Amino acid sequence: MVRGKVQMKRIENPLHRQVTFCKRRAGLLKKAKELSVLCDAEIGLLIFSAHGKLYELATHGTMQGLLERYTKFARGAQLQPEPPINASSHIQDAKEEIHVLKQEIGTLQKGLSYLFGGEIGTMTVEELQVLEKYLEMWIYQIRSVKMNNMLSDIQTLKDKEGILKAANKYLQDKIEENTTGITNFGQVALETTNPWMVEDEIFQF
Amino acid sequence: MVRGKVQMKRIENPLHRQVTFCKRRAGLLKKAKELSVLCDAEIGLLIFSAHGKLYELATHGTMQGLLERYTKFARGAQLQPEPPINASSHIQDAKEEIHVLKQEIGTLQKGLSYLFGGEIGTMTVEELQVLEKYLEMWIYQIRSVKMNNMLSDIQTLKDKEGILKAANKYLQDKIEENTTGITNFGQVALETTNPWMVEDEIFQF
DNA sequence: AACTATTTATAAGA
DNA sequence: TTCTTATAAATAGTT
Repeated sequence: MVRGKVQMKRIENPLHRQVTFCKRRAGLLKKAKELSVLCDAEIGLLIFSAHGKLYELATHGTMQGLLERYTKFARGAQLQPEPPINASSHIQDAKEEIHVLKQEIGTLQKGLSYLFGGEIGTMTVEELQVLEKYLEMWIYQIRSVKMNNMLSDIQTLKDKEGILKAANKYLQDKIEENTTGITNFGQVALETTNPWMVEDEIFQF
Repeated sequence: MVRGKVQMKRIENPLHRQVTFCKRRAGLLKKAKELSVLCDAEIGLLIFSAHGKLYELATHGTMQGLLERYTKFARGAQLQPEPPINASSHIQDAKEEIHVLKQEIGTLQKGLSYLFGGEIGTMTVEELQVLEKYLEMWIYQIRSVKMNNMLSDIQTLKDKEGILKAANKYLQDKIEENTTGITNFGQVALETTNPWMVEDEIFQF
């Protein structure tokens, strides 16, 4: 339970720090998403843990797109980005966009009904074109998530390997100390659970 | 006071939305700083309001430095076609409608992805692989149908062309018969509506 | 902006 | 890691 106000300084106990990091990170990401949804804001959030692991969130498009928007914004910080030349053309653009969006909705609805058993053959070439575009976007998103997951898996495995190698070396040295000139017990298996590892910090695999 | 759980959807009342945005933005920035201090994490936070105003936080250095760290970290990200947006802020109604339509598109997209078994963010690499395969198969089908439709369209147009040319020839001959040696009225245009054509058959163009 | 009734987040314990 | 629970913190609606 919470016992009094939390001091606003680094948590010294590594276990507590790690647990708090997990919980508050989750909370922060949740709050960011909520703000984005409730208030229609575009939000990007980057969190590097003390160990260098990255957690990220980009609410409207990709982080890439958000950063582009940011750099554009930062570049033109001095300039007022509002050139209100022709209001009617803006209205025209908006109407145009509404029209396009309505068409896309129709297409998506057709695509959806197809998935539920409808007929794709009744769609026009133009509708199929739009649907194809959406599918390509989805595939792109999937590939992106997949790539991130794979990179994260790889990093985790590399971390494990490094830690286990270090543990292994330490144990070998210990054995050599204790059995100088007598015998060699060989390498300790990587899978060995080792109390040595948890003295200082938490590694959860 | 808070009366019941808040619905996680865009706040429709613009005044409420604005107030909530201010409050929650402050809360989010505070939480981000706290996480950074308590757990020794480096955090970058970008918030674009619906009107395009930027609020930012970078805990350890500058946002610029953080973004460099991010881009180094995130190798493997590619470009995504950004949907064209941004009408002028003067046209509130149009913007509202666009917003609604976009939400609808989002819902449809979600509906489609649910059909494949849920949120991609929570899926394993293997599951994503399977989903990607399915989408590729679907795209393949769509392209195939699209191609057939296009070929069929082309054939129809060619048929039309052939019929019109024949009609044209027939009419020219007729004219020549009736005006032998006098004059040449030239070719009948392809677009000419011609009662002759519907005597025998229906052509709908 | 200030005030509260509530909800939400979360620290510590299990 | 996950659940529980006591308590702190955030915040929606009002003034």
